[in-house]
Order: sequence, then structure tokens, then C-alpha cells
Amino acid sequence: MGRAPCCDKGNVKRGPWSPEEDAKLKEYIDKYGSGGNWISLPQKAGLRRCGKSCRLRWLNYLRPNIKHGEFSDEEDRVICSLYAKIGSRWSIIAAQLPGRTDNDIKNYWNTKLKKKLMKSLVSNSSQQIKEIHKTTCHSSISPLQANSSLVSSLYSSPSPALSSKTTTYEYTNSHFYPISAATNFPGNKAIYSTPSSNFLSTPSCSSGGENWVSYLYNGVDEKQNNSNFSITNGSTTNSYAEGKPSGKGSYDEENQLECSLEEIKQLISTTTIYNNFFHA
DNA sequence: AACTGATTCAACCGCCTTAAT
DNA sequence: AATTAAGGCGGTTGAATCAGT
Repeated sequence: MGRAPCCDKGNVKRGPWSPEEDAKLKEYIDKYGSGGNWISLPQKAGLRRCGKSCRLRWLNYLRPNIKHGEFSDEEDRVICSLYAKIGSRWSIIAAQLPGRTDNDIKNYWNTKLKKKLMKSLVSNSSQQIKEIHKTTCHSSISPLQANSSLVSSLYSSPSPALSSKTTTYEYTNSHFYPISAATNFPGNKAIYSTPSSNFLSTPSCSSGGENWVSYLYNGVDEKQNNSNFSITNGSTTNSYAEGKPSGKGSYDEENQLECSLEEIKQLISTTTIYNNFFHA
């Protein structure tokens, strides 16, 4: 048996809310609250709307202390930082930004912030990308094959120009690290300390006999729940095991956004950056 | 002024989780 | 424990608006 619809779809109004509807909803909730039952609320409030629609309208637009308009640099920083850590968990991110709704943040990320970030990445790497272009435009080498230095810069420690303060740390999270070498940068996954040359053409990766070839960078993260795995490209095989790197290191504490970018960068492939830069 | 493509963002859809029975 | 319904959430859509030609 399928799930019953939350309302009579044929008998409810859809689309943008009128000022009159807003007023009715606001007046009702100001007076009685939502009563913990959005489904029955529209009828009580005299609205021909779906309960879910009322809830959304209230949460995203009508409730008190909603902040609309430009996001500040600090808000940008928080969004980027959290997105890098937890991904598109917009409600959690919104909880850290008083007055902002998850819908607002999601829209802002999808339409502006992501592009802004891309622009800054491209700008930081433009010189290197130009070099790649120079190499590739008159040859049969693909950008991906030529971007060794770009990959290194994107997937290594933050640019010295942005580092203003360093602090020591100890790892507390368990991640995968190369068996042969530990990385000394928080948030780094095994991939960062793996020679980028190993990944310039599509590597193959195996874990418990399972082969997967398409996860160029992100795939490593996705394998975190397995005990160990290896990545092979040509004759080179790097093995990884779960564990904690030894010792302490330093990282840029002041510029949290830059630290977080390391992980955001995983979401944006170097090929995408290259294409956007030259073919936008 | 008219057209077109790009951008924005409110609203909807449908899935997953949680609570109630 | 199983079932049902509502809440909550992230992804997506599409109308309105903007910018460029």
C-alpha cells in the first residue's frame, strides 16, 4: 500500500504566496503557534494550502528574525568551512548562522558561493593553468596529464601567502594514510601525500577484490570504512591502511577557510577548473 | 525596444527519519 | 515489532528578473 498523500493535491493552492495568505498564516501562528501539527493548520487558519507548504513558508520567510540579503564574509567563511566538513547538510549549516534558513544557504551556495570559490581557485592557479594550456594546446597531452604541478598545488598545504599563524596539533580522527608515508596536515586524507603523478591518468583502485576506477580523488574518502585498500596506476601501487599519522605538525589556524578549501577542492576536479577557465 | 540567455530564489517533490499507536 | 502519519531535509524546478546584444 502506498503512502497516503499529506493533503488533497487537487484542492490546495500552489505557487507563490499572496500577502493575504502570509498575513493569515502569521496571524494564526502568532496567536496559536503551529501546535505541532502542520497538516491540520491550514484548515484552522483558513488557508487552502498544503501543511507542508505552510511550514516552509513560515520557516523560510515569515518567522521572526529571518535575515535576508547579502551574506557577510564571515558567513561565507562559516558556510565554506562547514560544507567542507559535512557537505550539503544545509540545516546543520543554517543552525550556525542565526537568521539564515537552510533554503537560503543552499540557494546561496548553489548560485553564488560555489562560483566565487571556483573563481578564487582559478585565480590562484591561473598561472599554472596557463602553463598547462601552453603545454597541451599544441600537443596530444590531455590537461589532466599535464596538470601535475597544478594538482600538487591544489592538493598540498595552503599557500604560504595565506598562512599568517600556525599552531601545532595532534590528530584525533582516524583516517586512511599511506602505509609508507604519513601526512602532517589536518584534514588531509591519504591522497594528499600520494605523489600526484600517480593520479594523472585514471588509476585503478581495489579494496577487498573490488575494483573501482572512476573515483579519481573523492573515491579515497569513500573507502574510509574499509580496513585498507590500494591504488594502482601503471606499475605503481600505493597501499593504504587505517590509522593515525604519528607526531605533530603545524597548520594555518587563522585562515580556516583555506584549510577547509583543501577538502572543497576535492569536490571540484582540476579538469573542471581547467575547462571553466578556458571554455567559460 | 525587443529578444535571448543567464541568474536568482521561492516553492515543490519525494525520500528518509521519527513519533505515535 | 509493525504500521502509519507527520516532520524534516536536500535536490530540483520554473517563474521572475537581470544583463547583454
